[in-house]
Amino acid sequence: MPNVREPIKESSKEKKQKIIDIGFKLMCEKGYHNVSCVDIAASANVSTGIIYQYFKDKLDIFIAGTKLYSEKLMFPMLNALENKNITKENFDKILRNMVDDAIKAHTLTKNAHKELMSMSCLDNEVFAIFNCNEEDATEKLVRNFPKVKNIKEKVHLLINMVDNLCHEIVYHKHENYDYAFMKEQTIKLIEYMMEDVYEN
Amino acid sequence: MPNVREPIKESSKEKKQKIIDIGFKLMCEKGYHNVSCVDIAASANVSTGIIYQYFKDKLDIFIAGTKLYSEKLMFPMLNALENKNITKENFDKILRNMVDDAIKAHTLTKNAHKELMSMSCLDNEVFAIFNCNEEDATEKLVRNFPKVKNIKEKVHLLINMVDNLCHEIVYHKHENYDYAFMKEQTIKLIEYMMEDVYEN
Amino acid sequence: MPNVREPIKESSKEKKQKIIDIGFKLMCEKGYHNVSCVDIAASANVSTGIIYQYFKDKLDIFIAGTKLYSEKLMFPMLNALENKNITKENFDKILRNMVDDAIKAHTLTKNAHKELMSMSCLDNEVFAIFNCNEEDATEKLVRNFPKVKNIKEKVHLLINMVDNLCHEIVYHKHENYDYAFMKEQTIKLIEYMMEDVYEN
Amino acid sequence: MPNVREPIKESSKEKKQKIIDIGFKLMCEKGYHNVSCVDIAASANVSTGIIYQYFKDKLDIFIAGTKLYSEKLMFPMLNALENKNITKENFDKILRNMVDDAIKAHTLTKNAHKELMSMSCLDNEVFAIFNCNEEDATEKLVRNFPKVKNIKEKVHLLINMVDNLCHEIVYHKHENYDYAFMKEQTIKLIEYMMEDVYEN
DNA sequence: TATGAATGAGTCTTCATTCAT
DNA sequence: AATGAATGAAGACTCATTCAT
Repeated sequence: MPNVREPIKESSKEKKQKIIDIGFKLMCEKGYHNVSCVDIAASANVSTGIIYQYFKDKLDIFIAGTKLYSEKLMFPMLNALENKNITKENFDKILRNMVDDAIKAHTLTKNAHKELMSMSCLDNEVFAIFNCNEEDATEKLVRNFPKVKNIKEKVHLLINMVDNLCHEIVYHKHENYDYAFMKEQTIKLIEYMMEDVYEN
Repeated sequence: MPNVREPIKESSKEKKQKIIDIGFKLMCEKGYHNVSCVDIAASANVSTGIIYQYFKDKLDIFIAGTKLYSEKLMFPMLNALENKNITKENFDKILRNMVDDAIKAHTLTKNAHKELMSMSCLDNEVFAIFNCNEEDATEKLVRNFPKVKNIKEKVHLLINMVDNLCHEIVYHKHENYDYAFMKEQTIKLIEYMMEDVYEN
Repeated sequence: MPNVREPIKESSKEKKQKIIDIGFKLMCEKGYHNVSCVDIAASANVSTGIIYQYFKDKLDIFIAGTKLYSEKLMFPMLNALENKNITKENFDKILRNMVDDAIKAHTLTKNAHKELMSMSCLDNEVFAIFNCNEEDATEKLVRNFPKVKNIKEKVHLLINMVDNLCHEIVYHKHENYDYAFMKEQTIKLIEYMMEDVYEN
Repeated sequence: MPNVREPIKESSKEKKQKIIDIGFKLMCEKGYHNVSCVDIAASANVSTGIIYQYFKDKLDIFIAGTKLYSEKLMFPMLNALENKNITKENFDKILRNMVDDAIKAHTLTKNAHKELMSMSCLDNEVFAIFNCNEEDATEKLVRNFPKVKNIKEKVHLLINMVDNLCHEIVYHKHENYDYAFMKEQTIKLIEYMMEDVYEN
């Protein structure tokens, strides 16, 4: 990546961070294609020129944001399950905590998630970061259940189910849907799927 | 919507249809932002001007395409389940057909899927059509199980789980994942969830 | 060359021609790098967009101008010598006419020549057009002297010498130089070089 | 020229020299418009800011380089002829040496030549330096033949003819041209032109 | 109804130059 | 005397949309 340099001074680092934060926020709120670099520069109170000293191009800003925020989206799952000594008795509680944390995280970064999904569909690099983070998350969770066959696949399904539930609750706004029931049902399904797992 | 009129002549109707068909196809194949109205007009063998007689703007073409095709593209499970007399005995078979159909549909229209997801994230109207179609799909399935409580939510979860499985198989390309197992596990979970359902 | 179309309507043809004429003139007067496409569009009273319908890019305009005008610069040589029945007696007169015409042409397109030289140094395509036109000119002149060995090289030297004389007279503005003498000397040298030529 | 100062410290003088040397070299190699001041500063291991303490602007660097180097680059025939005691007997040999030297110089500094020509066409100051250098070169040669009328013009023609020959050989790459012949012919013409000269 | 040429605001990006340190 | 981060005007180019015909 030529012609792109890293900020050294503290104030410059803050500037770069500001570009990521505000740029990514704008892109998520208004849509990647509806925000120009001039907009970002203006909102971040920097010159347009400086953007191209710290980022290859506009997409590079989005990718930087993605790296930061997609981890935050994945983090609740990790946080809840990782390094926990999971037993038949505490699994339900741990699982419920994880789901609640995930919902909270999705709520906080509502717009980010929409745009991230959109971009991950359109751009391979964004997609790769997503996948990579997801795999990392899976990998970490898997360590809790070392001896089980297909635990990788099960954890993946788990992540997807929780994610789906979050989307449902945070975005879909179907009227007349009983979201409490959906949450219970999801937990129930996960517990059923993991039944043969936490027993070893 | 001023200045937009409906075609009256048969040949004009065909023209409008061609714009939707070819325009939507192009947008799905190459991405909404990578197809220009001039491209669409050229591909559809019409003048660029005529587009703005039948459509408000570029997005309007995509929305028209979405209305027409998203149901078929995104909810192919409808065909498999609708109007089937589901019993304890045939449910497994019907479910497996549905899953296979869904995977097939996703595979065939991979790019369309991606773009539809992307646009539904970006544009509220597209998103609304999606939601609406999803609700319609749910509604139709629900009719098969009239007396059950929370059947709507369960069907919704079902759709999501199948959809997720399809994405997994069609896009994600995780190496070393046992997709056959994931499919079996998904079916198993659905059957477990629907257990109390097909008994009535 | 995709996305570039040829004008069909008469008024459009005029528009394209205007872009070449005015654009090339501006570039020659102010220097290629000191004229923007917006300048050209404004001066030619067209929109910036139309430029990119008829030309691949900014350089393409210059190249179009080059094709037109480098021929005009070469033309005097051709005009003077081509299809003439050259004899020992009339050679001097023909040569003098040629030189005078060449000087006149260079004077008319003074700025064009400067910029053409500059660009032909910088851009290979422009250089190629130059070379090609020069070769064409040489080829045509050569036909007047079919049987002579190395006539091609001699004609080439001839063209260079006349060209140099023109530059000297039109641009250099050396004070205290006797241009009349230089002209006479050049003619004398050419006649000496061609001595063994027009005799066959 | 406000805000431009001369370096006083030895290390500063070296810095300025380095900017000229490396900047001019880069501009000649890659083209004036394809080298940025940041490039030059980086290559010369100085800060970008310092450039504007010793030079008015970017062009000023090129001009400084031109002043220093163009004489050597463009008029290498000086070395061959200057201070030589030219006689009827040794003229041919001296001339051939000069031509060979000129060809060698052009070959070695091919890109520099192109860029210098281009810039001298674009910028009046560069052009003036060129002219001045050329006149100096002429002047020096002329001293060898003090009593002859129009010797200045003849030397000028001589320089042009050698220069042309060099361009022909170094750049043009006409296929099927007999360059050895062209060289001989050029020498022959020069000797013919100078005939009445070395006799005094 | 239909055409397709034309528009021009808007995009991303570069780089000569400045200025706080 | 020197740094190099920062500026922002300006550039080439695109494309949704309009309009004369």
